[in-house]
Amino acid sequence: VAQKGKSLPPPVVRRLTRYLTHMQSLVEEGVEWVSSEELGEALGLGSSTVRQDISHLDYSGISKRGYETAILGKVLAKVLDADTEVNVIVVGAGNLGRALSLHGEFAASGFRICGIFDSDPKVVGRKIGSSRVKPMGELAATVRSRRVTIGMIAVPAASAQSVADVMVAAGVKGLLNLASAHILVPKSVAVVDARIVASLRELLYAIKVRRETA
Amino acid sequence: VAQKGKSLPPPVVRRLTRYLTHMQSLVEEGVEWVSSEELGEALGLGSSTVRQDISHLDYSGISKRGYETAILGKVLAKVLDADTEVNVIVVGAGNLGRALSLHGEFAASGFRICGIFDSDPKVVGRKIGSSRVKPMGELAATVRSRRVTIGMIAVPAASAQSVADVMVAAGVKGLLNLASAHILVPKSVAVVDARIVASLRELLYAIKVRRETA
DNA sequence: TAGATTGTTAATCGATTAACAATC
DNA sequence: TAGATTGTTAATCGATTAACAATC
Repeated sequence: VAQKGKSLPPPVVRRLTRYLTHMQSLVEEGVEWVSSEELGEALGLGSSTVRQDISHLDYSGISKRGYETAILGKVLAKVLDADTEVNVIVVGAGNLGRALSLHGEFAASGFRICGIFDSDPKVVGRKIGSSRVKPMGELAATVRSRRVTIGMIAVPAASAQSVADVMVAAGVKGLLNLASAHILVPKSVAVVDARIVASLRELLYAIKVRRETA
Repeated sequence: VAQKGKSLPPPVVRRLTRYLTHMQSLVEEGVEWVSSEELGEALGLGSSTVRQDISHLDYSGISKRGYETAILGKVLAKVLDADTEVNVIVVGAGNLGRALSLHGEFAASGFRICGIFDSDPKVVGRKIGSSRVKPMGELAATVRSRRVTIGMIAVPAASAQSVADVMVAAGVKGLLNLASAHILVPKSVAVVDARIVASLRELLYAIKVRRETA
């Protein structure tokens, strides 16, 4: 176990993912040690927050030196399940779905794309990278045979719920929802929203606030 | 002014963006009234949270009936600046950058793409939809002439900071960062992160927790 | 040893939830 | 009128920050 007690608070998990990517680049750069102060500075956080977060892990730094990048990286990878390959599928072969399927960073991060599905017969069969768009009818079989854990929803808002239902029925354990609709799933299935338009609106509000208070 | 006091807390802003999209679909469906209870149910929130959030706005519901979808929608649009067109650019013409540029939802949501830029000469000039990839050297001129407010970063992590610097120097007011690096900008510039791999890791952790507590 | 940096405790801050009087 | 639903206040809960003794 790479983790002391129970489950970590969501904000901590979000920061841990950032520590992990940062450790990976530090290791690559040949940096062996990092202090909570340095780590905080690089990521825009206080050193206190960093130490508090790391204290959740089953790993301790060393007083005068800080944290060992390679070890902390491994511990983080373990907690975040980043040391195992995960099979995912994408539903929706529009621009976004195609981009996700071709996105190199996924493979490099341990997410293996096992299929792209679309309900439009005109799109089914089209080539995307080295694979082809499959019909929705084949989704359940793929999820089972390839042991797919995660489904990514890249369809218009109106079809998001029905696509989610199909994936849940097929046995997917988590959904990454890129559509702008809220989707309902059984408690046993996890959902994380990743809506770009919503993020743009958040950004726009932050800009507005800066404009007004400047 | 469509807002009582000062600036809204970030979690409230995030939920308001969701209320807005929901109002738009309700209006489209012809639904005229919605209660805090119904709205909460549709979005996975408590009715108390919904009322608390809406109380931040310069708009009041009516006791026995709830909120008027069309009006609440307009008020939300005003607060979130969703009633004006915003000019954006994309840097990075890889899969993700191309997908963003072609993504129809942006135009429908008031975000107008004014250019796609890339530093790779082999990619510059390539056709994407109806426009062409431009060289980084033209970025500053475009930002000024087209009054670009937002820049989207869709380049590898290693180049994210330098791309951000170029955009900030050109006068962009906010950055949507899709790269997995943390970027540093002056306080006058807003940044929102939208990292898909980080979201996938969050999702993976949520799945792990469910597995262990089930 | 002296000094830097940790892990942890306690204090502050902010967000969510519950409860209820006001009101249409 | 009676009942449903609001806006708001207060209570709870959780997250962040500050401070500091422990320690390498």
